Order: sequence, then C-alpha cells, then structure tokens
Amino acid sequence: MTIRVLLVDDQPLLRTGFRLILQSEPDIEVVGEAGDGEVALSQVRALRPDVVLMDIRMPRMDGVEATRRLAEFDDPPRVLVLTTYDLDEYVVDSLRAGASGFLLKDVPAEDLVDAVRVVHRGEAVVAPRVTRRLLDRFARLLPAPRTDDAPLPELTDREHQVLLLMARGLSNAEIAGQLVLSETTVKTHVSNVLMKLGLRDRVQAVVLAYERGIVKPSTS
Amino acid sequence: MTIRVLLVDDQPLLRTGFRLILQSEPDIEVVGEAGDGEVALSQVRALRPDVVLMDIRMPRMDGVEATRRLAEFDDPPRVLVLTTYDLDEYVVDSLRAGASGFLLKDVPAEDLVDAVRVVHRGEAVVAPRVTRRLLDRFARLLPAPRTDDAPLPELTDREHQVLLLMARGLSNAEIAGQLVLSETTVKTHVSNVLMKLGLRDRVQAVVLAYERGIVKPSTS
DNA sequence: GGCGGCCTCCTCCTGGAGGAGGAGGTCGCC
DNA sequence: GGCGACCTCCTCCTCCAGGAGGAGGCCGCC
Repeated sequence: MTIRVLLVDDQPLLRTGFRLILQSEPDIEVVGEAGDGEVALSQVRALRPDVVLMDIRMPRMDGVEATRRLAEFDDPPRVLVLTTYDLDEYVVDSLRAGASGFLLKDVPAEDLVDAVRVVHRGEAVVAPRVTRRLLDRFARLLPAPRTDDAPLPELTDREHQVLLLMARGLSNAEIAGQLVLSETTVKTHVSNVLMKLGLRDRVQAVVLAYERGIVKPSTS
Repeated sequence: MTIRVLLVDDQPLLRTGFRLILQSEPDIEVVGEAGDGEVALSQVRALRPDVVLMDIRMPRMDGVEATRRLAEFDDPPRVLVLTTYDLDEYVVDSLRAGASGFLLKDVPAEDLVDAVRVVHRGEAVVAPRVTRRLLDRFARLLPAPRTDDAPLPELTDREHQVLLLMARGLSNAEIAGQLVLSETTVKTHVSNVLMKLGLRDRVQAVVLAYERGIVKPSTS
C-alpha cells in the first residue's frame, strides 16, 4: 500500500522538484498534479489521493479555499499545506479549513517525506518556525493566564463532582440520578459548594466553573 | 557554544537515558538533573541552562507549575515538555505556562536532539500525535466564520441583553436594576429566551451562553 | 386604519432551590 | 477509644424562578 500523493502548486518547477523528492521513496506515489484549486478538486475526485500537498497562493481558487472544499468530501484526503512565508494568517486560515500540516517550501527533502507519512497516518506536523508563532497565538486564545490566587482546594471530591454536573446545567434531581444519590444529599453537596465558594446560587456556580476553567466550552 | 541542557524527571533511569542520548552530541551538554519542580527551579538559577527537558508528573511541584515559574525568570530557558501520555490538558496547560515544545517520552533519539536544537534557536516543536489534537482544539477556539453567523437569530435585542446578564450570574431583580426595568418585565424576557432556545431554566441558559461563545471566559 | 412584533408590566400559581438544623455511617489518625 | 473529615439522608421553611394568561403602548408596514 503506497501513499498516493497529489501535488498542487501553480509553479510547475516546484511540482517537479517535489515529485522528484517523493517519487524516490518506495512507499510514496505521486498520482497527479494540479496548478490551481479548482483543478485540484477535480483531480482529487478522479484520483482519490491519500495526501494533498497544497500551495496557498494560486490563481482561480487558493489553497485555503480548496482545503475547505476538500474537507467536505466523503473520506477526504489529508492536506499538507506548503507556504513560502510563515505568515500567520495563512496558517490559521488553513488550519480552520481543515489542514493536517504546514511546511515551508524550503523544507529539507527528508522532512517533507516524513511529513507526508505523518499526516497519512492521521497525525499532524507543523514546521518549527511556524509552530512557535502558532503556539504564541494559541496561548493568547486560551482561557487566560490563570491567576491561581484562589484555587479551589477546599472542595471535596464529591463536591467537585457535583459542581461539574451542575456546570452542565443539571438539576439536583438529575445529579442525584447521575450519581445514584438522594436529591437531599445532592442538595447538601450543592449547599456546601456554594458556601465554600462564597456563591449565592447554582447559576453563579456555573459562571465560576467556566471562568476558572473548571469546565471548558466547546465540548459539544 | 554548546547547548546547555537541564534534565528534570522524577525517574532517575529516564534521566540517565536522556543524558546518554544527548551527551553523545557534540553541540549539547547536559549540565544538571533534577527530580522535582522545586529542585529544577534552583538548578536553573544555579546552572543557567539554555534548554530544560521537563517531565509533567513529578512530586512536590509538577512540570506545569515549574514551567510557569521559569517563565518569570530573567532570560528564562526554553522548556521542552516530555510526557508519557498525549493528554490534552497537559499540553494546553504546558503551553499556557510557556513551554516551547511538547514531546512524548517514546520519542526517537534523533528527534529528541533535533527538538533540543529547535527550541534552542527559538522555534517550537510538538510531537505529531499531539499536534493533531492541538490543531483540532485550536480550530475550535478560532473565531468560527460561518457556524457562528446565525446561532441565535431569533432573539430580540432586549432578550439578548438579558441573556448576557443572566450569563454573568445575575438574578432577575439584579437584571431589572441593571436595565432599569421591573422584575416582572425581566421575567418575561427570561421566559421568552428560555422558550426560544428550548431551555429549561437559567442555569442551562448560562451553559449555552458559554458553549456557544456568546460569552467567553475572561481574564478578569 | 389595521395588524403584528416588540417592550413594558401585572396577577396567580407551582415547583425547585437553598438555608437551618439535625442524624447516622465509615474511615483514618492520634 | 475518641475525634474529625466526609458522605449520606432527613424535615421544616422561605423565596425565587418560571409558566399561564393576560394588558397597554410604541412603531413599522401593508
């Protein structure tokens, strides 16, 4: 089983270069090429590659848009984005579009073939220079610097457990059902949680749970 | 100029293994070891390493906390986190703490020394298996372009306003005070919000507000 | 003008939430 | 054994939340 690769770049010379590199690997097969995003889409439909090496800047349809369209395919190929510059927005947009990796075009041959194998097995790879920027940006997006001035060590396991269920919008009766307890017991735990955290009601408990990162959004 | 490395792991055997791998590289020098986070901090002060290989799970002070403290140093070392499992929370917490890389402990020797060089020159590296999860998570955090376009189109301005205050933990009476309304009116708006969104009570409204990104956990 | 959407406020009513104040149980520690 | 922390489950009580079913006023549109 070879890894079927499609090359997408508007510069024929670059495609040739990549083809030479990849073709010399026994487990990789370059099944086609495309010079813009639209051709890439039809090539993917026709050739069913496993991995697409995708340039960002291309005429007609750019790599980001093409990646986005590919993500809507049944059994879509993995997309490995290749950019000349490590520009943040390209990286972020591609990622949002569903790419599995980002490399710079000056990538060493060995790293390129490694990356093809990595994305093919469902993992992801990002060029180190890009990773740094990506992590910086990621860190800024994260729930916050977490000033752990007032942690919540005072909560017992049971109380913490109840808090988590509360934070998912469950009523006392539902929590009781979930934990196989009487509603009375749940009310006791809830009361203790509120008292310990200095809160008025379960609504504030939910707010605190999200603000402190005890529960995090986007689980759904 | 060699790269000065400090090994931090509570398992001496692992430290020895890493030491052997790194020591064989001409441009890398292992200047010290530490068995927990606290020792690591004093070692960094004394030895001024360029790169710290940091385990996550350790007694006394774990790797995440140690990384966070290191970030507050003048001219802090780069931290390369090593963990046994590719657990999401560790990754995210480490990055937030300021780590420059994240590797699994079963990393091939060659990749390890590469990673040390990469973080030393200010770039970053993440294990492919972890990268996939990280990117998925990152993608969810990003300002979603289309799914967020019409999350709650049916809410009127007033209802949306009430929802925001509800999501901050305010009671009906407090919302009424805030918006200069009667409590009755607020209750009407709340009821409408719940009905339109198909929710049971304000607790679920708060959960939805956070999950849909209508309100976001903030630094404050 | 009439109609519909939105905002405002009302009363009556039920149910759940949460506090007060218990009690019995297990477990680990001194 | 005694003590304290934790988990479990009571009862009585109050109060807010939320539904049902209104009503009047404003505004834009046909």
